[in-house]
Formats: sequence, structure tokens, C-alpha cells
Amino acid sequence: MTTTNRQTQAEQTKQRLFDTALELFKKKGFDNVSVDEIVQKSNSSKGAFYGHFKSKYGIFIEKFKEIDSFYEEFVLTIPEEAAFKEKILLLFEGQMDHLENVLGKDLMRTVYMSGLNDTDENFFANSDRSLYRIIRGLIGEAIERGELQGDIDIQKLTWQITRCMRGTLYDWHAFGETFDLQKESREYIEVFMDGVMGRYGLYKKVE
Amino acid sequence: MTTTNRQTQAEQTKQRLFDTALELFKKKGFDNVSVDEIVQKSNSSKGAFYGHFKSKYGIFIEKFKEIDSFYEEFVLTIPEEAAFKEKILLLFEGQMDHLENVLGKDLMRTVYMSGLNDTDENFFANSDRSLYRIIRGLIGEAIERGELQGDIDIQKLTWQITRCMRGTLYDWHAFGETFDLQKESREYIEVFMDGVMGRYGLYKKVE
DNA sequence: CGCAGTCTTAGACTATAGTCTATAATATAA
DNA sequence: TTATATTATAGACTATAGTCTAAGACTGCG
Repeated sequence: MTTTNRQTQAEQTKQRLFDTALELFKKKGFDNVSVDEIVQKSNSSKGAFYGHFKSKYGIFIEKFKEIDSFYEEFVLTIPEEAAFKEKILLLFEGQMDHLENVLGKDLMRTVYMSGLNDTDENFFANSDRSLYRIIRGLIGEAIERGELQGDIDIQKLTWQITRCMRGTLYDWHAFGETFDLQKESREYIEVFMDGVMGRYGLYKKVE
Repeated sequence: MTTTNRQTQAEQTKQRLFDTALELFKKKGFDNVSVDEIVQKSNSSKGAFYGHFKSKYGIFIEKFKEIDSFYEEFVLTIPEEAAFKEKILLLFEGQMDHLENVLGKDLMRTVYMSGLNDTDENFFANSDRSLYRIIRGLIGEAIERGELQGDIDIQKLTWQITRCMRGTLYDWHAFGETFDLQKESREYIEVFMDGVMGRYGLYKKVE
């Protein structure tokens, strides 16, 4: 008998549930997989499942958290010298690509559903998220460089820019197949950023 | 026996279910009311309920549809001579006030939940909605008046402007109590409309 | 009128998310 | 080592949204 302590055992159970669930979700779609099936295919139990995850959504939310490490890495690929607006556009592009092609629509739908539930932990509202830190950083940098006015409310602008993401991603689900995420995202944030630069940008009339 | 025909009878049942459900939702909140309770308090049955409504959400969706008549009326109060941007701002203000104070947050949450469900009928995607017609109308009018360029994509701009609504309303739910709907809505759409006017507006540098 | 067809309704049934309690496995203390 | 406490897990149980079938009620036609 390999001497695994209880904690390790539990961690293994959690991992088994996690992997099995993700695999099933991928194969059959979130709504077509029951917790009973996950539990059974993992040789585990309801008790274990709800011991490790807050809800069925919990699995996806946990997976979704990986997105923050994506942001951390992606931001490094953004050219240092690019203009503020350009950087935001690149960030949107990279994000949408990742969401569509790596995490997938089904997972994102789940995340957005859970954002509407008081009971679930609120992922969006957590202002420590890498995404928020990164955008606050870009804004701060833009101010230092004299691209943006120094007296703007950084936090507010961060929420607004990320709201563009949320609005676009919501529509991605609400408007079905015909919705071209990349295209819609780009066109939308471009207009918004025009508004931002018009309001808070410096050296506008120069050039 | 009053000679009520079958259709009238059914209509009465539906109305009874509808009223009872709304009353219960208001008193206890959507999530704390079961279909069984609605059915029981209405002296009706599951069969009747699901005959008349597609889902439990269905009740709220039906109520929500009244918003279109609100738009139709509200738009009449917008001053004819106001600028395009101003009209949009007023529309947002009126809408948010109505959603917050008449329809209520619980109902709106339900509508937004159902927008994420493939199975439910998709309310947002229906381009016949009064809201969309009204905004298309305002854009068309602005073009005629020479406020906007004549070659813009009216439909696309309509989706984008309403996406500002959806983004703000989503955040209203996701960010909990501290979120000031009116304020957030105004500040956000103002920036966006600046972007719109900067891109598609005419006579910008004149004045 | 009486029969056939159709719509409405009743309510039993199913599917499934999440809770609860008991048990087994492990850790800790004596 | 033995006793006690803790924690993970099993799986029965509950709550509830939604389905399904049949029966009753009406309608219209011959």
C-alpha cells in the first residue's frame, strides 16, 4: 500500500473529478452531462464532488481561472512601444481568440451564467484579477507617457473597458451562430476607444 | 353556467397563473418560488402552466415584453430638436429608470439568464423589437439631418448601441449592490457616443 | 342530437442539482 | 498502542423544473 496521506488522496480525487468532468463537457456539452455521470465515471461520489466544488458550474469556473495566467503571458507579447489604444486592441484580440479557440463557448456561457447568480462566487467583481491589474497598468503607463490626462479615474476606466468585453461576450451567446466574435469585438472596442481618447487623450489636435 | 368558450377559459387560466406568479415573485423572489407553488396557488396544474408558458422564465419574459410598449411611449417624450447623441442619452436614461424602478432587478436577471440559454426563445436577437426599430429610426433621422454620415451601417450601429445597454445591465447584476445603474449607464454610453460621433459624425470641426 | 376531433387541464412521472448523515480512513494525543 | 478527533467519501434523500399520458370539456359537422 503506497503511503499516501489523506490530503494527497483528496487532491487526487479532486483532480480525477475535474479531468473527467472536463472531458465529458467537451464531448457532450455542459448541459448534457449530469453530476451523477461525472461522479460515476470518476469512481467517486456526490459527497466528494460537492466537497471539492461549490456547484456543477464550479468545475468550469475553476478551469476559467486559468485565463488569468493566459493574460499574464499574453501581455508580454504586446509591443512596448505601441500606443495605448493599440495595446488595448491587441489585448482584446488575444483574449477573444483565446476564449473562442482554447476555452470554448460552452465554458464561457457557464461563466456568464454564474455571474448572474448571487449564490456563486463572483468572479467578475474580484478586482484583483490579472485582467484588471493589467489594464490598470496600461492606463497608468499611458498617463505617464502623456497619452492620457493625469487626472482620470483609472479604476472607472478599467471597469468600462472590461465592460466592452463583457458586453461583446454576452452578445456572442445571445446572438447565436452568426456572431463573429473577433470582428464584433474589434469594431466595438475601436469605437469605444475613440471615445476614450477623445475625452481623456492628450495631444489630440497636434499630430 | 356562464357560456364561456374554451378559448376564454384558457385565457383566464393563463392570466390567473401569470398574476399569481408575478405576485409570488415579487413577494419571495424568483428563485424562491416553485412552479408547484404557482400552480397550487392558482388552482391550476403543471399541464396548464407549461401549456401556456415555455418555462418558468417564460412568465418573466412575457412580462418583459411590455417593455417594448414602454419604449414606444417613451420615445414620444424625447424632444424632436435634440441632437442625436442627446436623444440616445435620454433613451438610456429613461430605459434604465424603467428597468430599475418598474420591472425590477430580479426580472431583469431572469431575462439575462434566459438570453444565455439556447433553448429559450431568444428575445435579444429578435430584430423586430421596438427598441431596435426606434434606434434605427433615430440613426436614420440623424443621417437625414446631416448629423451622421450617409454611408454608415445602420444595423451594425444599432447592435453596438444596444450592446452598451446589455453590457451595463449585465454588470448591474454581476457587480452587486454597489453598482449605480443610472450613473454607470450614462457615463458609459457618453464615452461610446463620443466615439460614434468622432467616427461617423459630420460638421464636427465646424460649430 | 351524437359523434369525431381538438384543445385544455390534471397530476403522476422523470431527470437531475444539491443536501445530509453515517461510515471509513487517517491523523493526533495520551 | 489505544482512544479520540478530523476529514473525505458514499450514497440515500430532497427539492424542483420540466415531460408525458390520459381524461374531460368543448366545438363543429353530419
